[in-house]
Amino acid sequence: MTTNCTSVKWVGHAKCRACEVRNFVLFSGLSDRELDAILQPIDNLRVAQHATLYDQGAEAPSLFTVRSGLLKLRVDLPNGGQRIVRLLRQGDVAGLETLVDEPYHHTAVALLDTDVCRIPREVVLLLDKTSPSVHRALLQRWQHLVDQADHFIVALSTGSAEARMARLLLTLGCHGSHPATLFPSREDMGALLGITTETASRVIAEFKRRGLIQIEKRECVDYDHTGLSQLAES
Amino acid sequence: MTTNCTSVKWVGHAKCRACEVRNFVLFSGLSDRELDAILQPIDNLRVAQHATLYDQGAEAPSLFTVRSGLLKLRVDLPNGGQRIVRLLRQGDVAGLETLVDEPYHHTAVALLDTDVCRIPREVVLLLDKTSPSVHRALLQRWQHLVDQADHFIVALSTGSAEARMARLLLTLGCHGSHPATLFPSREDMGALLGITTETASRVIAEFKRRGLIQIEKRECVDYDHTGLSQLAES
DNA sequence: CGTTATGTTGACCTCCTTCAAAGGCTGTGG
DNA sequence: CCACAGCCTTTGAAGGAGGTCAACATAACG
Repeated sequence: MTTNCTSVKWVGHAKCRACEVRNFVLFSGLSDRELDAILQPIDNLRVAQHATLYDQGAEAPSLFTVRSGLLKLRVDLPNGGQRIVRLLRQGDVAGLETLVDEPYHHTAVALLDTDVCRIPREVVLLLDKTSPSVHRALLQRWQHLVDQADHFIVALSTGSAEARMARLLLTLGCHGSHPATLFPSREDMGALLGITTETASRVIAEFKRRGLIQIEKRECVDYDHTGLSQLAES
Repeated sequence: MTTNCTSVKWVGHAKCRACEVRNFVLFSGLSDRELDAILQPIDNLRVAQHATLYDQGAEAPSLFTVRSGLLKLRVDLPNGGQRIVRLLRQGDVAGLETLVDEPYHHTAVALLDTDVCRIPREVVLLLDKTSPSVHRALLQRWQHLVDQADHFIVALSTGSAEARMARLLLTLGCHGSHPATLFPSREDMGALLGITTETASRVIAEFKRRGLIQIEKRECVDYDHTGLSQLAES
């Protein structure tokens, strides 16, 4: 279990001022002076691919903002299976439940090497009180989580396996060129769509044959957006 | 379309002080004086069974708290079908997206005669700023919506039709005695679980035969919680 | 270069959908 | 009060989509 590919490494105290995703994350509206006051307790972590950031049910002292990479939020089912309920990308927030004093509701695992900022509950609660812009940002993140959850219900859990997969691929993006869009494992695709690994594999294989997607070295190279969109509406 | 069974009737200005669900709704922490100041713009509406409270995509000037009854939040699919993404009961909030300046994300329809309070966006935003207790309540409602959405993914969109239906019935409650628990139409059950009306009907019929549920006059009378829980974990 | 995870494919069978028809409950008007 | 229309529910039969189990292929990895 403790291989070096499942580690969460400390990178340093966050330098929010220099953070390239400042405009995406919670503190985009703060002045430099305000920022300095809160930098101290905020840590910058790197979560290696496949590493677990936190576990469902564990006490939740902090929330996390995603600076780069990709996280999945997973729920374990009573029958041994698992279901992925959210994908978090740059600018998304994980562990907001800490603000209402609840333990983590999911297990967060990195699908790619991922950089996150860990922000203690107290810091966010304080800023939420004192800074209107942080407060606004917080409400927006929360609403965005609801929207993403809705998308999982409407787009990724409704219709045939083909339609769901098409919608998943469109959701993941893979806009033509080289941005490292993740192509999840068949197992994860299954957990995302509520289908089995085998079915996920079959659907992907069929998409390849029909030329709807192109894959090289296990990574997606390009989609046929038109064709996929058509399938998505079945 | 404009029959008298699909109407939203104005009942009066809300008397939050006397409201029997005060402790459930947003303003439970306010003093009487604070309450008086905001009572004016808050209206008390009755939504008749099957009536629409608001439509997806419409401008969202207000949010709503459910005082009694049951609302469904529906999303219309491109292929003509529809999916229910949430059920709102006493104490739940609908239309929170108004606070981040977005149009309504769903169509809200009453499954039972339902009483709601309509609260203008500005009132909530103001109170959110001035009253810590309202602010806390707001965050909690928002988190609760996320939790409910997750439940729809994990419990109502995962596994066999039987398992999903068992989980739906357990979610609906029907705790033994007479509290008017709704027993949704087969069509709504289908839209809730992502299955067809016919399958919903068949599953319910089979549950009746096995004695897992008892129905009289189209309403649920009792569940076999043990048996259903067992099915729910398949 | 063997070992192990991950992806692919086949055969079979179950579950769900689809299409169709019949039965029941409700309301309306004669 | 009864007849009839309309809607929802139930049930049937047939076909298809997806699950299951197993074998095999193909990378990834020490």
